[in-house]
Amino acid sequence: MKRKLKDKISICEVFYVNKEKINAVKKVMKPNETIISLAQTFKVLGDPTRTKIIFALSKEELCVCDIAALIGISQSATSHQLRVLRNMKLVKYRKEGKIAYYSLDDNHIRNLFDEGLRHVEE
Amino acid sequence: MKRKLKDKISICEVFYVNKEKINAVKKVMKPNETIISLAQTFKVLGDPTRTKIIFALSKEELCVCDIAALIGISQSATSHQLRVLRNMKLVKYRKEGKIAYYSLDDNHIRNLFDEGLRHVEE
DNA sequence: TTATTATATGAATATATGTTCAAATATGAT
DNA sequence: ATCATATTTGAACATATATTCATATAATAA
Repeated sequence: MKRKLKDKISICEVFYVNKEKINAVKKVMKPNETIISLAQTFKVLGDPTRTKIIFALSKEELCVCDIAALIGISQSATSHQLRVLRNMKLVKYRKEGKIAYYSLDDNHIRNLFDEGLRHVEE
Repeated sequence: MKRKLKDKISICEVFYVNKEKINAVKKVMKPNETIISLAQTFKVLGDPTRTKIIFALSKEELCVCDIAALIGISQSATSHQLRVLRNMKLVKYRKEGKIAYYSLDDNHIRNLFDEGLRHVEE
């Protein structure tokens, strides 16, 4: 063993934990709330139905029924998912009579989405 | 009613579906497999534990036990999540004796991650 | 060989989540 | 007022998923 024992500590009952590396990363680790928010944002984009909705809204402002017809799910399911997206501030809507027109609330989302597409489409 | 009835059709038993808009979006809609892959990628990033792992690995190559110690979860849970990330080709590893050193497999992920952070941190 | 260590894996459990169904609002037309 | 339509909402159900625990590999040391 070449390394000094000081560099290794025992947590989780396993040796060979490199303390320096861990501290280096800990120093730049984002605060927990940031991580939670980030994970939530990704999670919301991580359902095919919502992914389709976001994609559609990135092209056109659409009403609930248009979205439902477009992606082929019930109007109720659409509304439920739109609420999730609304709560995360990813979409907004304006009302015109009975009809609610939804659109993207944030341009970051478009970028995030495009970056994701680039990853998937290579 | 000013618009011609032709533009409105009845799907899901609701009127006021705008056929033109739907067709316009349908034309540019990504194929289902693309949507599924995209959603899967986002979903994998959408769990706080995995988010932390990805963040850590974006800074340092780390072994399983380092990761576990760093984010404060069990080695088993870490290993399970690393498998998820491995399956999605988001991380790779090299073995040095008993130790498995993990790192990011793909730079797109770093960009995706940074774009997400920008959205969250404003 | 046996012992130790780092990681992986399978089963079980508890929790989260997406859809459906039914019913409730909300708005406009008759 | 009543009727029709667009959307929302709550409850129920079924499925997915993250963690834990116990055990199994894999690699090295003694």
